[in-house]
Amino acid sequence: MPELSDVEGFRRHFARYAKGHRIKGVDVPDPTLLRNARPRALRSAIVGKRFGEPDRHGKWLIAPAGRARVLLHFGMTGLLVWSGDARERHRYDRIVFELTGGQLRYRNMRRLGGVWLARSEKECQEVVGSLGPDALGLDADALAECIRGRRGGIKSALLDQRVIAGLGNLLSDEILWRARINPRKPASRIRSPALTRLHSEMEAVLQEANRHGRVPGKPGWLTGVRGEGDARCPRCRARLRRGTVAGRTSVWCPRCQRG
DNA sequence: CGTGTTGTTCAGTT
DNA sequence: TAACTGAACAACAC
Repeated sequence: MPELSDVEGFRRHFARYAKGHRIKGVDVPDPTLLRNARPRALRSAIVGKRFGEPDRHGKWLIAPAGRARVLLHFGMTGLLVWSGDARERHRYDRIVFELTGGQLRYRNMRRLGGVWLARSEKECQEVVGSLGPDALGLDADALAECIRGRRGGIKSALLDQRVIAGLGNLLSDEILWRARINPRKPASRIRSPALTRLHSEMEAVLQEANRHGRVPGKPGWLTGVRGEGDARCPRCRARLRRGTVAGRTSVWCPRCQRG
């Protein structure tokens, strides 16, 4: 599930429920998901501190606690759940932050992703420093700069977190479909008119998805039909195509996305 | 019992 | 070197 808009939803959830609360303890039912520290080290770094205003970069959620930061990545199946009381733990609750007023639970079925501890800005950069600029708010010139000199297709550039941070498989397909750009089109051959469309549709898709706090599957969107067997283009009704692009299952319209 | 899956990383290749 | 591809990771649903 988690792409930029999903993580933005988690960020708002965090800001609403966990921010400002004191950390009383951390329960770590699955220590392997705590990727760069032992539970004891995490506790000694953050217990007694209050969570501050959370930040997001790409698909990473960054939660300050005192001078340390907790970095969360959600893989394919992660999510953040607030529980006002200490009710029974869910099977996939991997790391549970016990706060004044409730529990914040990092839940993740497939155990891709995880939680990292950064005790300083430097340690934070060691984890998220290789990311490109966040896709949200990227201006047209910056986008052009990001994809300049790429040798492969545009979709592979959009998915590469070192190029642009935050877009996943669904958002990338959605943006390319709306901009009428074929996912296999070489990134280096995208110029003025298509580049302008790419930028404005990226902005529009991200704004709308962020309002929902997730990637919406709604009418008029590719996401609304991409799960169907013989889906048709919501715009022109042509039969959608499905294939592997940049190593991922991609859906596009052979009529709308010729160029 | 295969196949597919919203993400990242690593080894190997171009 | 830069950047691409495919396998691996993991745990399910269908």
